Amino acid sequence: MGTTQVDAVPEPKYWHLKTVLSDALDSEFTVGEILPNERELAARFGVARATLRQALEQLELEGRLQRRRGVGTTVAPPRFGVDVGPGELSWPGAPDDAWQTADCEEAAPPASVAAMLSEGPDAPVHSVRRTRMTHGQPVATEMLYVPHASVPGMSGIESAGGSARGRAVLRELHRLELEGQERAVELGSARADDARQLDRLPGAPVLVVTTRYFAQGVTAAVAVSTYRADTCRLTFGDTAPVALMAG
Amino acid sequence: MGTTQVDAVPEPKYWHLKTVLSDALDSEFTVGEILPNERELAARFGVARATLRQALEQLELEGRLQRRRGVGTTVAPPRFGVDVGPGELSWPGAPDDAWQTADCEEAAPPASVAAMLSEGPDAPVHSVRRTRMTHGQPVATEMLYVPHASVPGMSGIESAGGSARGRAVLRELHRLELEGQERAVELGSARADDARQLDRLPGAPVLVVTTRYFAQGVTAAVAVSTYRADTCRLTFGDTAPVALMAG
DNA sequence: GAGTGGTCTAGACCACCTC
DNA sequence: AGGTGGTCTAGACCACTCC
Repeated sequence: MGTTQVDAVPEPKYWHLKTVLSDALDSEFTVGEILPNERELAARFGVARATLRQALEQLELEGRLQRRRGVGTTVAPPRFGVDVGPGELSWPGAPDDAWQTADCEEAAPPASVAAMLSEGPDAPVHSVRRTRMTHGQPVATEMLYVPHASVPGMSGIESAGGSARGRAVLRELHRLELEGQERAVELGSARADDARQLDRLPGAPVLVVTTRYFAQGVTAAVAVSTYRADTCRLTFGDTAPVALMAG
Repeated sequence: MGTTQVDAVPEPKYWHLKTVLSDALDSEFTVGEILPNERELAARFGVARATLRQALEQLELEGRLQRRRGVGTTVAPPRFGVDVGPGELSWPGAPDDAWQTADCEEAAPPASVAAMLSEGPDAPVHSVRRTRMTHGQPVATEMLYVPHASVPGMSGIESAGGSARGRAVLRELHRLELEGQERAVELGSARADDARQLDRLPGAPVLVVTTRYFAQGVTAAVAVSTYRADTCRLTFGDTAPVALMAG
């Protein structure tokens, strides 16, 4: 028979759909433009709505689309670079950093953090919540865990709770000499509270940056930062010579 | 009426299911253990299979589970840290690095890479494909784009194609003095060819690391590395003092 | 209230792996 | 051949936003 054509492995519909949509986004749509609704798109492509959604989900994961319940699906702007910690050492909350201190409470850290702090798993630590804004949008939330041993000056302070207390913890932390830091990035999904602050639904994909700060020979603090994965590209201002950046 | 109870926003079933399963994984399963199949789990929890799958997908995204078609769903080991470029400058392919050179061809780079290379968008460059193994498993694939201008010594070489040629390109590249590098991390989904090499399905979530190498005042090379997001935690051997690491 | 995306169902068939 | 996860369908209802 004339079956010279290799059909190989049949490409899933949603995968093909994704490439078709992706090409259409490049050529026929502009940033911010609103797409037809899911029911119409599904009908237009002759697939079930669930199949279409599978394609849209992937495109959203890649930062090509933005979907908002009750509103619609829009073409996302290119991801913007968010600088995550410079090559040089610096404490969180340094005068020039991009974070706003939001709150502070005493609590036992999650087990994974406690393991890095070399204290008992249930020892309460200062837990400072911060938020990072870029272009007027929240792009990240952070929990900074500071053991009592790192900020002895805080013992006497009677906590003007909230953000003021958080700033006080940071101030005390800055008295230590920072000896080193260590950073890791992994994929996660937004917890309910993070999601609310990031203006996303629970479970939305996020990039979790864990930073460990060393001082006085021990881990003096641990920061867990949660970045929106759909809109952010994390950049590391590594070791690019200044002279080059200008040219 | 006695409606003192705030029911607030009803938690989606799959979300609740996810936390139940997550707790069960912690307490009742061991790494590598195989879970009941999806149809049985769905029946056991009284939900449709699609709903159960939504929960499993999230757990897989978080690196808690591993699913393989035709085999089953197993409890994943904790993510392992993969060191991504040290604080110090170093060319790709340095004697101690973790990559294996697989192949090399001449081709025009993707538009996003071409934009960084300050050559015409259609100028062919050396495209070296490499693979990174850890614990016997492929964890990343990489495409390294090297403009002809960066490796003038290659013009005469008549290409013993394949990996040998790739190694030759790297050797030539090392003759340049590396002046700086710049790195970015973002979320992506595996293209078909990457997926095959990473032993995943197309569309699987990956962490894309883009590294730009500067030499002689220009971008001498660009590497696009694609890491499995489910199994890897990217670590940056930043600036931790050696003395501390020993303790 | 109308329209959007988000959740959920109960089926079906397919591709892949193992025996 | 039998069992697994992956894809797909055609519906339904819900939560949210905007008018």
